[in-house]
Amino acid sequence: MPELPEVEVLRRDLEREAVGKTIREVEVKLPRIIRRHKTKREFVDRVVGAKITRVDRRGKYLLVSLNSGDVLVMHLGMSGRIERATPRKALEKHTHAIFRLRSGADLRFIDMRQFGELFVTHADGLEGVRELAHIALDPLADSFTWQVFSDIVTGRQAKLKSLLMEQKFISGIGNIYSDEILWAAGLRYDRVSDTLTSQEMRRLYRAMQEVLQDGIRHGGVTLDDETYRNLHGKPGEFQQHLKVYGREGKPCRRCRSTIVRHRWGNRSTYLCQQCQV
DNA sequence: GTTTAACCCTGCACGC
DNA sequence: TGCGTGCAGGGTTAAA
Repeated sequence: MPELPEVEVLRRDLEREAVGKTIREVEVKLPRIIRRHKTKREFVDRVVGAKITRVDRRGKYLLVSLNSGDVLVMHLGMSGRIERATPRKALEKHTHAIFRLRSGADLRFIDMRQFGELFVTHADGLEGVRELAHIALDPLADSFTWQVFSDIVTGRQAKLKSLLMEQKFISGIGNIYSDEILWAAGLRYDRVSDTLTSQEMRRLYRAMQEVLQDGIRHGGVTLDDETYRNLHGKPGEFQQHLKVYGREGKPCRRCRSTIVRHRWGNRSTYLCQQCQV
């Protein structure tokens, strides 16, 4: 499931491959994927003929700016990905939208579970989009300082995992990375935020930055049952470096005790009960 | 204010 | 073999 690092890897790929290119034609094969628009035409007409000027990321959203003043917003949901392909290449199953570039290449939006979506909005209206407006600072942004982090953590009485995953607090962290960050910080998912010592808070802040950067460096996580790939179809490698996520029954890489899985909310949470306190 | 559960969806694992 | 069921999860929303 694409979280900040996976989306960031894709953003960098798109920046290299798509900026400066003009969209010649768009084919929407599954209208559900543009469910925010009333008709296919409304979506297609705003995109066709536009040149891609830049690619940004806000949380898990990709923002593809067009020279028309519009922004093509992409969210990958749980199983979405974007692939660059030659038009001759056969369409993969679950290909829901195809952007044909004037340069000859295709950008294909593929999403098995259909939780992802695409929509176009004017750049000025971006803040009016509910899902984007509430997204907090990016944890890797320079402005996301230790002080900002500490203020939010101490100002709340929430369990750490839900804080980390709350997009209006920190953007871009999902189930996998929150478990990895908490393990790296040596903290349990159900610790209440305002009980942290300043030393623990520093560890959490540092762990968050390091784990996310590591994830990007290794091209993100591609699990066996998942479909995440970079723009060129290459899987990530960070799954080989995961310390707790998906490692139920295996020894903790720090203290050798057994990693356990807890059911928390609707999600699986993995932790080492020995070294996370 | 915070937590929980349901919802959207498909593929897969499992039990009968 | 084939069917039904449960699970996985991001983000939103409603209810507790």
